Amino acid sequence: MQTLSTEDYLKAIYHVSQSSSGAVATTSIAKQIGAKPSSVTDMFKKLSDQNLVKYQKYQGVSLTNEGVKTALRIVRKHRLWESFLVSHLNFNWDEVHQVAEQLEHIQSEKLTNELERFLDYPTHDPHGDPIPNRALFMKTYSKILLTELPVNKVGVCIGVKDNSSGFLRYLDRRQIGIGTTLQVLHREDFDDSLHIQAGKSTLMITKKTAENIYVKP
Amino acid sequence: MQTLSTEDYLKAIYHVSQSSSGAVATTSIAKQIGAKPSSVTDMFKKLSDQNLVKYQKYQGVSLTNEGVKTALRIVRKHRLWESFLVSHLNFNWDEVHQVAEQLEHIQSEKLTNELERFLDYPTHDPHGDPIPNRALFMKTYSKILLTELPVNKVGVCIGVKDNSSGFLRYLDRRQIGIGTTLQVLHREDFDDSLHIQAGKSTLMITKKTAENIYVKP
DNA sequence: AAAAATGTTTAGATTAGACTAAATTTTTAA
DNA sequence: TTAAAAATTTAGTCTAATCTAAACATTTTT
Repeated sequence: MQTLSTEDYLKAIYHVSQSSSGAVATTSIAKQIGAKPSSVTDMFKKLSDQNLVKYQKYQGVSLTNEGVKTALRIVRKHRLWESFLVSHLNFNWDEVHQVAEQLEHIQSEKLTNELERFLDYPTHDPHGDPIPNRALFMKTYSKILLTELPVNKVGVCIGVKDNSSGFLRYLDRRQIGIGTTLQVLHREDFDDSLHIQAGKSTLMITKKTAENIYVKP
Repeated sequence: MQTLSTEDYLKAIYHVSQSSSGAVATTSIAKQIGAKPSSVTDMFKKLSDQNLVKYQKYQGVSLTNEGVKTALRIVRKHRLWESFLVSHLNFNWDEVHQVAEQLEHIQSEKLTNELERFLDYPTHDPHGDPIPNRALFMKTYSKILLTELPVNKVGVCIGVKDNSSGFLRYLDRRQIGIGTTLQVLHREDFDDSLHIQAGKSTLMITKKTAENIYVKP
């Protein structure tokens, strides 16, 4: 059984290891968690003692099988709770993260599984991220960034890379969300901005925006 | 903003002060929390520094107005979550406590209020205890113990005094729950056992059982 | 009203988790 | 390939929450 803090570290290690290859560095976790590198080193040792990570001095950590499982159990809870908050409690997709960060630590298998049933076994959360099922398996379908979508091809928005409130609220204002049909009408060579069709409206977005939106072609 | 532990203490002090008059003794909280009296003394000092309790050495504590409010906010969350677990997640009334003990610490006003709305503003939890509303006000209607119900008078079960799993499961087996109509058919002088009508069936219960069931005449 | 029992507090130790400052190792750049 | 920069670890400190053992206060009993 884990403490709040070890769970946070495992989740952070999991996320960082997903978005980069090789061992996970001390500083990257320090940034993610908001702690000093020295604190991270301490925790790496503790996690290593529990066989949740493999740790070599100065070389960073990688999750063991047990570590991955523990991380996925937390990710599962986090994403189920986010789904619940949006679908039944009138939360917006930019408001759920903070609360789900707390709810993900609740320990009760029955609660998690019943919540999943209540939500009718959702496969993705409100940001388009896949939800691990009871066996901790999740379908990650192939997705590309909007910047990589060929001009005039149609795609569907299935997620975002940047999950910050600011970005999510910006997308809301532009009426772009999960499931919105997107089509690149024209790519401006000068500044890489895009003219796109989003649902029924036409609008212009910057390169920076486009490279934070995932689409399924 | 409180820590997990201070919240637990405030809730314990609230509950003990409800079921007895005068200041709350160190040992009673130690028992409730499952800590040593010396730890309780330490915490009393901390809570006193925060003006959540009035504390006098050797004389126990009593909650300040601010302390009562904080305690009621936790009670509110606890009972709302218990209601949710029973009404939507297939929990039995004897299974909810443990999980609600964790959920009651989640900090989000919006979450609490939306949960209340989702449940359609319940006034009582699955054990018959009143749920404080947004203004922390709750209706505590007059209730008596089943032992005090006059023979042949009809009452409705509205709660229990003993909330242990054992007792709740026993009542389930006897098909007694919140809302069950109860009537004392005969009181046995010899051992104070009661012959009662519970819903559609007749059964015999001991004095000990009867004095843990609340009824509204 | 004194003695005994019970309840409460103090003093000092422990653990998890975090920190700062200094030392060490690895990586990068000249 | 050495010097400088960056990353990482170590050593020592701090705080919250707990504990044990001993001291002290209150209550109960004789």
